[in-house]
Amino acid sequence: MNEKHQIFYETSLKLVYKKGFKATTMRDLAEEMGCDVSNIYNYIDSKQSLLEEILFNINDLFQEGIDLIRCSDYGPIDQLKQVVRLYVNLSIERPLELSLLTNEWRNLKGEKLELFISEREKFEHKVKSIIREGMRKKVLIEMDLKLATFLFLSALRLLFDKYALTENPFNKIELERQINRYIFQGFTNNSK
Amino acid sequence: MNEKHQIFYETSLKLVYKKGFKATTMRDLAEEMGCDVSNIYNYIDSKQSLLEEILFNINDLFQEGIDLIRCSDYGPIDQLKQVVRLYVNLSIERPLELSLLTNEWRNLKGEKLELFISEREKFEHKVKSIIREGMRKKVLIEMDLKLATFLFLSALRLLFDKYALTENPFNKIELERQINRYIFQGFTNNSK
DNA sequence: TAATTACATAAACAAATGTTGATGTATTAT
DNA sequence: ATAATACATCAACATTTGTTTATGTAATTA
Repeated sequence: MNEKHQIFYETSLKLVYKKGFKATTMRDLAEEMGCDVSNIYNYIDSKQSLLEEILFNINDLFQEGIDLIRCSDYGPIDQLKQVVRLYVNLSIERPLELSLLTNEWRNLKGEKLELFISEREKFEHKVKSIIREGMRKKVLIEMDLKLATFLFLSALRLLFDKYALTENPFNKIELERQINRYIFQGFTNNSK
Repeated sequence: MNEKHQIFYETSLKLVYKKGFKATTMRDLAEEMGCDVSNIYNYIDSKQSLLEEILFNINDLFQEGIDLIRCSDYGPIDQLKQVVRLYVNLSIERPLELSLLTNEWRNLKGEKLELFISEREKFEHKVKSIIREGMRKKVLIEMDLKLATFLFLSALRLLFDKYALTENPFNKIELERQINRYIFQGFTNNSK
């Protein structure tokens, strides 16, 4: 991969995060790069391909992550905790890509859009199968599987927004601990 | 408010939800309305004002809801359960507006954007104050207040997406019950 | 009856948009 | 030395965009 391509990738990441994909023009990107508009087309094929590259890159990281977790020997709860860790790690390491993953995928077009949706469903299905196993083994409460998966992922999906892109008061370990505490024990204080 | 204005409001709601605000052109809206482009300007001032109207409308409903809850006599946990109910109700009654509230606010401009952000912070601050009170009274577990507020709201924010805009298997009561179970007790099965 | 209001159409515009073509230079690989 | 590669510039393009102006009709209100 070219050097300039990489620089462009990171620059456009920041700008698209800040302004949104649709609102980011090629001329905006050119200005940010300090080059001519047409110059950009030496690095990428089109504006669409830029979005595709970003989105499928970060998607790959999630897919690899979840696959590794699923073929491990951990039980369902520990596997879910690994998923939490996956999100925490990526939220801290790749907050911008993560933001675009949740906010800008709808700007994909045609078969790329279809592909993305199927990838996302694939991921959610994998998480769902862990939760299903947890319910089967009675280590998780019985509830609607779809809702459970949704609630679990909801707690993680916007993490980047609140805790990687703003000043956060705690380290990764403590963040992870408190999220796990919430997901598995809930808010209620049962100690007294 | 004019009759046509109302029709236009609902039509554009659907289209903006489907395509996104930036991607929805005035010509798209005109076609959907079965009228000329310029005709639209008999109903609204500008494309921006359309977005502003939608967003601040639904925002008002949330603000009124949370204010009502906060001046009630309920304890912190019951107040939070009322907030859950508020989200469930609005997710079912106004799923489109809710979707735009979370997905399209960044397309606001200038002082309207600033106003919106301050309104959202106001709302989150109100929720946070309920949670703070819950922690003070020891009915909620002690954890980072900001994170707790974030986790609580995350469970609710995208409800419309999964449970109002898709076929859902249960009624409002059961949906609410399961969400509350998760938020306050967590996923872990402690019964055995 | 007169005036205001709601709604419609057609034509046009100025700005912004993604993209291309022609051309050139400097560096690297063969 | 030659060819390929990476990178740059300038001008231009065809569309698409939100919006306006001018004009007209039908219904409601004063």
